[in-house]
Amino acid sequence: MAKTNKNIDTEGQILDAAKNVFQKKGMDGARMQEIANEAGINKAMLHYYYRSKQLLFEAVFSNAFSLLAPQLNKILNDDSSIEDKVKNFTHNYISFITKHPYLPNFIIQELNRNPKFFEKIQQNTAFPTLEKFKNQVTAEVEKGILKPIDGEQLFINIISLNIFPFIATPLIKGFLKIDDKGFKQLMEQRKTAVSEFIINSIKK
Amino acid sequence: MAKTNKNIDTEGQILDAAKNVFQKKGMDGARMQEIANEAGINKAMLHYYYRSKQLLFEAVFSNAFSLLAPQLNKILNDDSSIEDKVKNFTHNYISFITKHPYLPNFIIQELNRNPKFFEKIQQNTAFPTLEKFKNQVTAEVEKGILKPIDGEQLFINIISLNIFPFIATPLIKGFLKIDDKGFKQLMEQRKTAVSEFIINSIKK
DNA sequence: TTATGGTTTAACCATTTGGTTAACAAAAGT
DNA sequence: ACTTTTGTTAACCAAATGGTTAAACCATAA
Repeated sequence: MAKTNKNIDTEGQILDAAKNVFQKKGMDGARMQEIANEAGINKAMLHYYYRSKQLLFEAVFSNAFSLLAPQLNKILNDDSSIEDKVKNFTHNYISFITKHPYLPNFIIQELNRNPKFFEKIQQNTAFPTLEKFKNQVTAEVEKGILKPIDGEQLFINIISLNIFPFIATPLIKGFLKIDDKGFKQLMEQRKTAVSEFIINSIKK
Repeated sequence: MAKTNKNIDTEGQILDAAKNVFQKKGMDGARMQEIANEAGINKAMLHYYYRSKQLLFEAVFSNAFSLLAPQLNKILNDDSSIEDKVKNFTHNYISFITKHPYLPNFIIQELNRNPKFFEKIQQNTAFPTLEKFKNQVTAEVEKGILKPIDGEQLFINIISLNIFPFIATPLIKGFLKIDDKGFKQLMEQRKTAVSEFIINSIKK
């Protein structure tokens, strides 16, 4: 950062515009010209600041990923009980994604396109691990707080229930015959419906 | 079909090749030349049989969708109890997708790219509706078989738990630090783990 | 004031890409 | 046999696209 000349924050404007375009259209569907238009600047600036489409994309991607990672940390590395974690995570995550609706699909899509991205990310960002969560589930099962369940499966279940509707939004809208407003209401309900559903299943 | 000339089934070969390429790379990432190579024929043939990339893509898409729709019918329009439906669907769906791993991501991704596709599909394919399932849930709740739960939310939960891991495969592999083999094992476990998880939550 | 160096732009370039064409080959029809 | 129709190919084309360049711009330090 700390640019010297007339520019105030062109680099940031570019990143913002790139975020919008890449998240909507993906790496392959995005056009450098469209990003430039969205940022209101000359296309050459994109290359001046980010060298190539690939590098600009990676900047956007790790930026997006580092937004999402802390969300997962709340369920993986927090000291409350599993029940509280589930309640908090579900509530927080759905609120969070409602503000960033393109994020989960963007990340998952581009991770599918190039699974090696994951390794790149693991090195750069502080990356949450599953160990603590698994141990905690085992412990709470042994204590008789939870019914017997595998920690890994429970983790997958929790993120499936929370993330999937935001990835499959058009599918859900289609099946349920609802519009944007109806979808938002449904997700609002899910803040409690999902955590109840999970707790019902695992609590003894 | 029933082509008259020397060709045996070029049209089918093209569709197969297109399926592979489109499902791996998406509409934007796919190249007509790559499809032609995969099919082992001249690129002009793609246009001879399907006119344009868009039309070829739509052929692949509705083909894929009509594979997936009957799977959903098993949970939406079947006469068994909700409990049996959940058990059967979970088991069948995971088996089915293990054989077609790219399918769910392909459909969801392209539906996100162009939500209007959904309307097109609804006209062409026999399209499962949610009404029966919702009524059945309401009925079983009233009878005291199930704990109170909204039918729409339950439906979303069921498909989330079943579909999500196959869409977010690289993410899950990364978090759980497992390879292909480990992932398959985990999905095999899910055939029972998921239905138990759901039944535990909803059965009175 | 003027030299300096980062910033910005319009024009340009090479390559890729979806799509077309014209000629040719193989059947099918007569 | 030969004509017509259908299938197949190589060569070609125009548009789009990521990227480059050289000149202009402009804030600031000397």
